[in-house]
Amino acid sequence: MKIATWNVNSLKVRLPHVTEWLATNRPDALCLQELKLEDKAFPEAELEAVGYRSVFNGQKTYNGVAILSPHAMTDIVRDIPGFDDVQRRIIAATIGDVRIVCGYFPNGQAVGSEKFAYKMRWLEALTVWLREEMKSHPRLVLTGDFNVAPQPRDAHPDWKDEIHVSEPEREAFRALEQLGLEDVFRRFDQDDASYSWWDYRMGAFRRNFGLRIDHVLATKALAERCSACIIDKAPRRLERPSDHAPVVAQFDL
DNA sequence: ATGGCAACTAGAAGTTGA
Repeated sequence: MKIATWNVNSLKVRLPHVTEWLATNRPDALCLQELKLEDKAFPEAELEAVGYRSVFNGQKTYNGVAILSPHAMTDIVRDIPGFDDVQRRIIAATIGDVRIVCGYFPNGQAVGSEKFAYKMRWLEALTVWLREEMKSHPRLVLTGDFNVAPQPRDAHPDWKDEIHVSEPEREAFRALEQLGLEDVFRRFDQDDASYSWWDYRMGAFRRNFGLRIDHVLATKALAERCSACIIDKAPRRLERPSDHAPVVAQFDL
């Protein structure tokens, strides 16, 4: 089972990239973030045309998440249960016996800001919910744009901002790991300076000035069956790219 | 030190992202 995540930074703009990528890579699930469109504008038919069904949780202008799959998806959950939030950042679905949770984690803007406080509250609520969710789903994947670079090697050494690399954010990431979720990217040898996001400015992609903030975490039962995890930089080289690259994990079930 | 790019809404310039 191939599971991928991609922050597309506007599904409207990136739809040609997404359909092309699906046709080439044929994942069993593609989790999308930052749709930036309302549900009524979701391009269901265009994705159907390349063989993918969609479940989505969108909003105007900001946020918005979706899961695309050629398979049936059941038990759809939108938003973190019990967490009052107008921002559409979570969608979950079950494919076979694998529970997939797709998240667009808050950015946080700056350590100490109002938005940072929201980010930390959101992370706590997610962790509380997943602890329960994992009890009924031994095979669970948490994937998406975490907006956290979990370790020093996941950020370019010259990244000077605190946001995405601060200790509270990294502690929250570790709390997810302590639930029993593993960052499967690190099961394998990877290039030094492996990143999944590069700023549009300053020729950041060309200079590989980036962050690894898009992740695939899996429960032990799944992680031990993971046979590959890569960052696919090809779409970042296209005309009008998303600033994020897809991350792809293969599970041999 | 600053802003730099892109997408959004709006219909100009301001906000947000990471």
